[in-house]
Amino acid sequence: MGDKFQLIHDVSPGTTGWTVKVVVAEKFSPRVAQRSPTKYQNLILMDSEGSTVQATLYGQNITAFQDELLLGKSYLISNAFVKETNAEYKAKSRKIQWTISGRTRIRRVEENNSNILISTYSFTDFEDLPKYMDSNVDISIIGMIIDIKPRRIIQTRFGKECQVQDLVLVNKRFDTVLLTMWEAFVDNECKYICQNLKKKLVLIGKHLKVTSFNGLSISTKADSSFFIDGEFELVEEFKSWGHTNSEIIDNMISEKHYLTSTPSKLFSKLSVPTDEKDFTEIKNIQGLKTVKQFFWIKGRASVKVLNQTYWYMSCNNCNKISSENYGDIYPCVFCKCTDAKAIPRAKVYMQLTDPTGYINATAIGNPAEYFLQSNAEILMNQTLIPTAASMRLSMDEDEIFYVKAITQELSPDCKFEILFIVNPSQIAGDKNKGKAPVEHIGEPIKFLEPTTKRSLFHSDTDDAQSSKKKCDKSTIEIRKKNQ
DNA sequence: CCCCCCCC
Repeated sequence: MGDKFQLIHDVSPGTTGWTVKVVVAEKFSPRVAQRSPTKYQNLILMDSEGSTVQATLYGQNITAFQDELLLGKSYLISNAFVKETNAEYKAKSRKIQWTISGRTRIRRVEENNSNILISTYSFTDFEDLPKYMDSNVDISIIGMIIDIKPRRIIQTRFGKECQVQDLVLVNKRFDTVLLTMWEAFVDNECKYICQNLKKKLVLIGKHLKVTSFNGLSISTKADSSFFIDGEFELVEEFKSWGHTNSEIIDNMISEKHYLTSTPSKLFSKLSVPTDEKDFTEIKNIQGLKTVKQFFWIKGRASVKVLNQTYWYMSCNNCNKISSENYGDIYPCVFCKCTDAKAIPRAKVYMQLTDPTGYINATAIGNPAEYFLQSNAEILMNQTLIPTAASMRLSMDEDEIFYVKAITQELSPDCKFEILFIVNPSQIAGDKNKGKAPVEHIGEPIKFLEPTTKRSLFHSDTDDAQSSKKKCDKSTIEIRKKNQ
């Protein structure tokens, strides 16, 4: 790439007669400036030496150039307006900013520079993901898409409706992780993925975050971006891996009940703090809005109100409450799934205490089942007020809780929800290892039932092989379009 | 200009 052309470093404000060959390394979604109605879109361009520059499009240029500057493609660019970046606006301490407008000369270069691009990514191993849970640390991941769940609509606490869709990714060690795609990513990436399910798709995601939702999952942010590679054209190492392990992958794709019965190791690992100061004392969060949203507590749970309902009927797609009978198929008003199934879900309202105080908290799903040492179906069929013989009502020793504080709009205090319960005996002996990954009781990843009518992938190996050969244009780039 | 957002 690039002999007779300049490099990004060669171009300063005032430089004339330059041409730089670049790859579009990142393409953010267009946004509206906060203090003015101006629309802008940022790109990160990279030259052959891996140097990058921030380029910005404004106003109508955004739509005009949307098919011109494609993620992962190479271009010769000259006559962009070059200026010092306003210190206030500079992204990741880049000093120079190019403005792309109608007078900027852009010529497409038909060469594949995706290797340069990929080499600049720093992918997070799936097993390191727990370290970043709820931290908002920016991560990149690479994995093969083995499943896509039905789209669902969610109602946020702030009265907004959003669409989300979950993907299941597998890495080269066959660990799986859930990736939740939000809003425009559902319309673009997920739609593309659904249309290309017959191909084996490798997904490369940038600017993602790790959340504690659904046990542990990855989620998109506003500026996330994806490369989706069909049939391993982009990532050579996945190609050999994919061919060697073709049968295992096909099996994971088709035999979803295998995955259900053997949840990934990833989901049984959590980074529990080992330093006492990383635990929150209950007195510091009692009866007021807390600053932090997530925290670790070492304490004990007990049921104080015996006469409560320890389960609710839920939608198997979105977990929202349902008025249907167990097992009935119905259209869910919440997620808009037309064939949702009513299934019981455990819940318990409890008190969490430590030596400094107490809070009331709810546990739903797996942590509730773990605490009560029961399961949703048993809880549903239980008619009498429970006794210590029928379920666990209090803990004999301290356990570790990962708690989420949900601030209430009207109330001055928080609602607390227990997301994970970890038994400390599982981290004993790991004290000097820093953040210790341990077994935890959280929400397992849920796969589609094997009986589902949604046969999303072809399980037939022969067919998978033939579609591999037929695939001509397999390296694609897709991006969030204008919102 | 960078954020957020999902079960009772």
